[in-house]
Amino acid sequence: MNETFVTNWKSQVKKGTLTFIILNVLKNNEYYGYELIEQIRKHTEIEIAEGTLYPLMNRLKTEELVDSKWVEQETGIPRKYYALTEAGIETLSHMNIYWKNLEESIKKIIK
Amino acid sequence: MNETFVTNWKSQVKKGTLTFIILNVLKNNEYYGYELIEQIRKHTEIEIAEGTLYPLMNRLKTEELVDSKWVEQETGIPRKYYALTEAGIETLSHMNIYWKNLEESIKKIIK
DNA sequence: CTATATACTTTGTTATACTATGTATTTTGT
DNA sequence: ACAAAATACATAGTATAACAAAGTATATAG
Repeated sequence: MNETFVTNWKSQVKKGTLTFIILNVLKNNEYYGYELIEQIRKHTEIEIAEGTLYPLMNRLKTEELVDSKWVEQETGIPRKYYALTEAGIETLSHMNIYWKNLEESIKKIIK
Repeated sequence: MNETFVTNWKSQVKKGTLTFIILNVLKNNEYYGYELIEQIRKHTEIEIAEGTLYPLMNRLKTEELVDSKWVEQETGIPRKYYALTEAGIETLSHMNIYWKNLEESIKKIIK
């Protein structure tokens, strides 16, 4: 087995899918960055580095798919909460269609 | 909707999934490059540029996941046929496990 | 009082899809 | 017969995104 190839491949698979996952998570709730990393790690096998997530969130904000607001905490460091915009919701629905298609195509190919 | 974002996203999603698709296609049969592009276009919604496939196949060969052989044609241009190696088969089985996991994680998140 | 956890940020590196272009042969259309 | 399209492979240059690593700052556990 080619170990480094697989490691590298996993990193490549994340390109795009991470964006897709984050947007879908934000569909139902507002989350702050650190929480997103934790939530996804707990509920899936996907590990997201901080140096991956924060630039990603900034991209999504630049593209106006998400909005953010700082929320002061009674104790501790302030948190930046993210929420989908209208454009984000619509864009995500297009992405969901593409993903469903891709997933089925791959399913057909694998068997 | 952010059109260019979605276009860009689709391209990013292909990073990694293309490799995965190609290896899975080669699991059952030998194919030559141009044929791979056509087969995948016909059976799925995925378009692969030639400038994407040929470098990809060379990477897979360098990593020793596939082997290739030139086959002369009675008429027409010779074709380079690709087949999985032993290492390719084993590597692919690991990739299939990761993909199954990812797919299910995403499925959970989407709903 | 030190180490760990929380929370966000930035810089530099690396891998890979894509556009564009090039080569060469064969088939199709008119 | 000739031009255009299809077949078949290859490469150079560009853009993008994940990641490692390092940094800032506060809070908590041992």
